[in-house]
Amino acid sequence: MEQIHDSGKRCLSILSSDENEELYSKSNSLNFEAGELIIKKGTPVNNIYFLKSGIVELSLNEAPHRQILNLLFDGEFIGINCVFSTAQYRFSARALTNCSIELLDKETFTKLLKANSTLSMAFIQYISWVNEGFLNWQMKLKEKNSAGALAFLISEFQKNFDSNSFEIPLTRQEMARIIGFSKESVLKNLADFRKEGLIDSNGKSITIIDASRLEEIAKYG
Amino acid sequence: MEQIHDSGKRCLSILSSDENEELYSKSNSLNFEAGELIIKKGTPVNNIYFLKSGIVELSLNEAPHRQILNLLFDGEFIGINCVFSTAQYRFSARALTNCSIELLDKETFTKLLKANSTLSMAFIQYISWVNEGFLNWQMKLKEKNSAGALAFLISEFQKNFDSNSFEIPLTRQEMARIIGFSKESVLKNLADFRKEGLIDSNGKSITIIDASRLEEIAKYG
DNA sequence: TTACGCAGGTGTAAAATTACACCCTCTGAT
DNA sequence: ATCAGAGGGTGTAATTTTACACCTGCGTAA
Repeated sequence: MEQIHDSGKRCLSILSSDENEELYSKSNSLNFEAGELIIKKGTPVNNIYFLKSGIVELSLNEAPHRQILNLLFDGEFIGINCVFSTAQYRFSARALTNCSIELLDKETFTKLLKANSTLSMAFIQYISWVNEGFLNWQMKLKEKNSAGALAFLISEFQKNFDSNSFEIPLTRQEMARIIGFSKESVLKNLADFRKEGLIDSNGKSITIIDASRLEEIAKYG
Repeated sequence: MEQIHDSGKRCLSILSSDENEELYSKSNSLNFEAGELIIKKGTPVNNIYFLKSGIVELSLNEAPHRQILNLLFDGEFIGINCVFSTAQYRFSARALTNCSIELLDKETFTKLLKANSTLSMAFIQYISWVNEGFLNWQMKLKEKNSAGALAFLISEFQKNFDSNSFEIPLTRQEMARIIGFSKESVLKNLADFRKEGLIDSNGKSITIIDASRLEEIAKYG
């Protein structure tokens, strides 16, 4: 009951082998290349997208001033709030890196949810957890200035890479749209971070040099 | 399946009379006065708060620079994301007006969720819908300037009052914390709205004079 | 090869927002 | 009756952020 979710994977791991077979017999594996559109806003919700690997961006509009809602990493369901609350997806999902996705059949998954109360409870826990996390992420971004928000974004990426050197698969413009500041603010803050020896960056590659000072800026200011 | 929720009330209306009796035999009715703390951050999650009447504010911290997450109106569950994903509430809830709350027993509600798949599906739909709505609200606020965000907030209140004259149970400071701008920005924009004949305001009372122009500002700028 | 577009990058001016200082009024406590 | 505190309100200065202008390098399509 009080179990903490680490991702949507746990929901699928609950299924018995029979249930698993039923679900997967009607599902498809899809691969998307970096930059490809996975879900277009307005698409009817007939399937459930499970992100097996890669990074996905959710945005309210496709172009040109799209506001980026959220980033999803592997093990998550994509746009799960829309699946059971609206007939159409209310945002677009785009692959930031190459992505491997399992396209589950919504009807079959719904049938399993109704039949298996362990699954439905795990699923309730999962969507509660994922939304709580999203809410926290948004609030943390909201209370920061541009430098703090950028440092926070970089720190969040570091957590998913487990190394001080990694590639952020976002343009400066996209980073700006995630943190809610202008492209120039992102560039100027990155330049400041470099000058102050907090990071080294070259295009999309980034190396964190002084993680503790970066964390400090991410916390506020 | 594709049914659109109007609030959390629908979940409770699904229960059979036996189930209803079981749930309510272990629940308590509570009344809070305007300003009272309903849930303190860190409180263990043993109950489910259902808001029968009134307006509630959720915030990350109590004092002094608390960031206000969201407003809840009657018919909603309070802090429902925390109930099934964490052991403690991760924010505080405060009554903005006098509130009437039904305090449901979490164990009993969980038992009913497991036993009644119609309820569990309705509940999944409900939390999806409420989170989707919250996400939309946040995104709309995020893309606006201070005037647009304030106009948007006022318009949202109007929807819940169904009249052009109503009371907003928030101080200017609280309005500022909801829309993410300073107290002075709120005051200056209110003064501008008055000067331009969009609204009339006196303390917490507000009368909307030119609803269409206010909506226009709320949409952007 | 050229030329175009895209992304990174930077300086400066303009605009928006915040911070500060201070005013008034009301209300509740001493 | 008076005093303190909270909330509404406004002007001005400081700060932050955006907008604009422009430069660079790189890849790629003609």
